Amino acid sequence: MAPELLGCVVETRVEGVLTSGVIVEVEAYVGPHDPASHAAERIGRTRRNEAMFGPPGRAYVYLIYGIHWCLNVVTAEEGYPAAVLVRGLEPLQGMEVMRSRRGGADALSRGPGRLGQALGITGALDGHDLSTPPLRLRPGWEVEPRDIARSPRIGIRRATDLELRFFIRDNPHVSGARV
DNA sequence: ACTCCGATTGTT
DNA sequence: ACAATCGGAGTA
Repeated sequence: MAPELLGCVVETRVEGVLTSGVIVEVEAYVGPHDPASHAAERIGRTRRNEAMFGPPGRAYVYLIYGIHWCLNVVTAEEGYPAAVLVRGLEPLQGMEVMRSRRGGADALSRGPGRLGQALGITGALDGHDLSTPPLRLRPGWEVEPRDIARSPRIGIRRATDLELRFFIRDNPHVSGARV
């Protein structure tokens, strides 16, 4: 479910401005038995992780460290909490706006916090149906399986052994270590 | 009410 | 190495 999102396009239209990018890095958070998930068994169903329990094809957007909005795609059937965190995008459209939103920084959409900022994503989009504006997910590149690399997830403290991070080899918009 | 802490990023 | 910054979750 996670690697299939590589190559898909995320598109936003915020305040009338269109931005989009191709997904090049993701992480899966799967089910109540995934201790690193926001919907882990010990936490249960709460207001924050509600979208993770909803139908697939919606957004789960959360605020981390009081600063960064991060985008997930809900992937499992209703009632079973699973989502894929989008960690890296190759910019496609609206790069001027993205740069401006990023304060002129070089890295427009490498890393979950940066791409959230570049695309103007906020908590207002939590639970949003990804087949409709202003936040959409649509097909993009065909990605060959041999171009996909796998590694442990980044920045978590639990279940650090599970290899649930997937990314496109040699793509410069992948965050962290490119194994 | 009060504590601890995080699926991050930018600066020192 | 550390600060920024705030809401979620646990405890009471």
